[in-house]
Amino acid sequence: MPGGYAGPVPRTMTVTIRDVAKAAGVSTATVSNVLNKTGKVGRSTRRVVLGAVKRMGYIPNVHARHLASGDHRTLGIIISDIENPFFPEIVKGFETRARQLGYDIILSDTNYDPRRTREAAERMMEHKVRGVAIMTSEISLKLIHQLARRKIAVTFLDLAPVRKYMSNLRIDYSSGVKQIVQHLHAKGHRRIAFVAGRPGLKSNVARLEAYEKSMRDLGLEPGPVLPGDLRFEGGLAAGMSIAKLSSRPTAVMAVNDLTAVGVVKGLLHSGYRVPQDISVTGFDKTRLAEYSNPSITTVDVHRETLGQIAADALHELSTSDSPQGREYQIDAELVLGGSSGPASH
Amino acid sequence: MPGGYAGPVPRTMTVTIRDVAKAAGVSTATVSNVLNKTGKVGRSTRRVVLGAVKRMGYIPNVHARHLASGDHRTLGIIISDIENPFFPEIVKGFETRARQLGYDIILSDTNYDPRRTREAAERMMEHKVRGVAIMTSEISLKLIHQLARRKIAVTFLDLAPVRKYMSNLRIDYSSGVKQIVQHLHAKGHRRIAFVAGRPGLKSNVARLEAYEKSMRDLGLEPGPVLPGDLRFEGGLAAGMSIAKLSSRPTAVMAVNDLTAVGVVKGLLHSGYRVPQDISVTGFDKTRLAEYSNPSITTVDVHRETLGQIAADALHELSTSDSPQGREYQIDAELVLGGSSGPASH
DNA sequence: TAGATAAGATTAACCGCTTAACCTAAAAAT
DNA sequence: ATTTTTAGGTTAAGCGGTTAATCTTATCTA
Repeated sequence: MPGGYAGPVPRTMTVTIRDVAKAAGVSTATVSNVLNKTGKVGRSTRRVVLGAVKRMGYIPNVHARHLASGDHRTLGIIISDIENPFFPEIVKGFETRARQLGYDIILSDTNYDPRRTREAAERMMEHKVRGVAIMTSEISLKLIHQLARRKIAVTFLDLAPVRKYMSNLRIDYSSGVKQIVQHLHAKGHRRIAFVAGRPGLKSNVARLEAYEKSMRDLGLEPGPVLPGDLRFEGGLAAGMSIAKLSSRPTAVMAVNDLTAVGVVKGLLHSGYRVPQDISVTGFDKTRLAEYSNPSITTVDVHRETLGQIAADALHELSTSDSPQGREYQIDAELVLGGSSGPASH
Repeated sequence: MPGGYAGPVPRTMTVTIRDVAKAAGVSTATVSNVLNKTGKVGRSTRRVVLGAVKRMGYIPNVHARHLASGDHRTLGIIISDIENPFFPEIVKGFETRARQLGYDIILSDTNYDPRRTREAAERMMEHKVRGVAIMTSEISLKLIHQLARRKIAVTFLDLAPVRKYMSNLRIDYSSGVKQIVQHLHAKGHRRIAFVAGRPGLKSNVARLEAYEKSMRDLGLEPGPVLPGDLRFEGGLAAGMSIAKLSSRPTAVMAVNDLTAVGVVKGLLHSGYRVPQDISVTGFDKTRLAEYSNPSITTVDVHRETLGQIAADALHELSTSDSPQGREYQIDAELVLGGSSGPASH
């Protein structure tokens, strides 16, 4: 019985690779080789080592491993706010793909706070991650460059041009918006209002501009544009304002689903029916759109896919020999719901 | 100008504490002491070191730090599925509190998969976290004990009795259910159906049993109880079944909000109005309940608070001299919405 | 049969940081 | 004037792994 050590199993002190080596009667190098399938190890030795590992309940210390090897297989993802229904699916897609590729994940939530954003980026550097998916737009370019300069791969959503260690994920907002406008136009709508989000937010601005362009392209006059806050309350207020408008639009395009749900409620509250009297559309295809009553016509930006692509992009950046970044495009797709119908007259 | 080293700033190679020490003309121990505010360091030395740190863009390596100190200040949280609206708020509360207490966080998503659950627990051990909040119920007791045996603090939701390194968080489901039943009873409802969730799920069973008990306590006969799946689809099907029932209930209590929304849609689809013809209630107070039309009467289990308490519990377990766990109670609160009203006759 | 090759294992030098133990010179105490 | 204390540092030994270099044997080759 080779390596037949059968002493008491340590129950509480942490078991190190040295303990395992001693128990198996081999060197730590051999244990390491068995565990990592590196180097050459005989069949019988392997068996003895694995036996000892199991018997002693040995679990390698990630920190020691990372420190010694210099290699990490950890990816980070920075999001704004996990409670915002926009993010969980991205995280899911990212996590699933990253795990498939053998990576550990560090998630950081900035809560829209610049200080926490800085801390998040620092945490990524402290942990020496291979790459970071930056899914918040509230981040300074300086921070992004700082990461890239440390050879940490970075991806982001239209925050900067492609560079070394920096890949860009472009969500095709304008196509999504265009599809909505065309859909409404086809249903006979000519006067389509827009409920905006936060003026400073890039993705919001992109939608607003795409809305204006799409309207003009169809020979329609854009407007009115109402302020919103990306939240239910803003939509509600906008819905009630619209109800009081002298020349009422026949359709309302909201900057996101939550706003759309608010608009619907505001309109219902003011005595209008949706979609019989006014059509309403959202954006992002959150669950809310699906489950609300009526369901909301919206645009799917394939968030789970987005997360996956982010993981793939980071993997590619950090493994390919040329660390040059590239562009990825995520397209948007119209999803019809019950909240949009023919224009009333 | 003491320590006035002003050589070229390394732009790409990673800067170690040794580089900083050399640049500042001190030992690594002193740099470490400055950074961690340990030991005694003179004012001027401190200034020089901090200057070098800043100038060189030094960021400590977490792995080396953890390995050397043995201390960690990292907490883990294991959840089932970040896309399930039940979890983001818990994560939020946990993260916020944990960060306040100075902890790093590792999040793991099991996706209801036993293998991934095992891996999640292993990851926690590999990372030598101080504590783990287990927010999924699909986990074996063995795994929990394994963690506790390694002196990793653990909290969970009614999965096991309190022990060394194990604290329990009890959500008062029965009180929540009771409040719903009493609310409906007060509105004149006598025949209240229940749409169940997954039969194996502890929290679901608890709700069902609480429903039956609450009904009996009021002298009412429980039932009918319809199957569900915790999802929209199950609720939809249940709603349509209920519509076809010969002796129709005047109210439906759903095991969670998502199911309730499905039930509402099923009833509407079958030509019934909510709440005029039938009242519907949910559970969990997700955003869905608030934003749906009509809004759903539900029960708030204070998920964000729950997350906070979990973090506090772990902190306490891992810092107090006695590692004995204890019970925490999170209470539930009725939230009235538009989906419940007086019983129709 | 001697030399080359391969298989299987060991040795020991790190990885980047912390920290106990130790050192030195100046200030305080006797 | 001598001893004690204190402030401010330094030295060097790890923490728990990985891995290049090295060492034995056993097997092959010519």
